[in-house]
This record gives sequence, C-alpha cells and structure tokens, in this order.
Amino acid sequence: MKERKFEDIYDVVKLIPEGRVTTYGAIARYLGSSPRLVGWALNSRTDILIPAHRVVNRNGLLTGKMHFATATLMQELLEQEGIKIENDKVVDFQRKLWDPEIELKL
DNA sequence: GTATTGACCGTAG
DNA sequence: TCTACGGCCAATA
Repeated sequence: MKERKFEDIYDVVKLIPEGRVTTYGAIARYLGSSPRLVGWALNSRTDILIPAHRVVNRNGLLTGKMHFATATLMQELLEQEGIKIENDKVVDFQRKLWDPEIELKL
C-alpha cells in the first residue's frame, strides 16, 4: 500500500458504521502512526467529507467538537445516529467503540 | 531549512 | 490520584 497515512486515515474514518465511534489512538495504531496525525489530519482536512464526529478521544470525550461548525453539532450528529451523549462524553462508549484493529482484523 | 504546533496516548514522578 | 513530559508525522510561519 503506497497510500499516504492521510488517505488511510480518511479511509478508516469513512469505514466507521453509523452508531459506532472510534478513537484517534486506535486509528493511529492500526495505521502504525501516531495519534497526533489523526487529529491533525482531520483539522487540516476538514474540507473532506468524513464522519469526524464519530472519532473521539480515548476517554470517549468529544474533544474535537470545538472544531466543528458548532460545538453542539458533533453531539447532535452522534445522537442522530443513536449514540447518547452525556456531558460531552459518549455513553456506553466502550460498547459503541469500533476499533479498526478488531473489526478489520488487519 | 529550522522552529512550533496540533481534534492524542502512555508512562513517570 | 493528579500533573508533567516525551513521542510521533505533517503542515505552517
């Protein structure tokens, strides 16, 4: 795979099914890169259509909500998919967690 | 070309 | 338990 890590990140994020969330670290580990690349990729490439609202940090906290059009947009989108948000945090986060390493199994 | 930063994570004190 | 620091890759100034 000669694709850049960026392309891989977008590809993985796009593969996230509705009602599921993933973490920066999970994607980074799956791609063999560092979590910063994931967050930085989304922030620099917001022009690309990707369900970035399904990507949260290790604690299930919506850290990147501030980067969306509105601080509540991320929460609304997640709730729209059936994910409950409480205090800017994903409820049953571990259960809704979608890890590429587990789901894609390499 | 060098320095700093970024939507993070893990370990150490 | 909480706080602080390093690591990783790429982009911007």
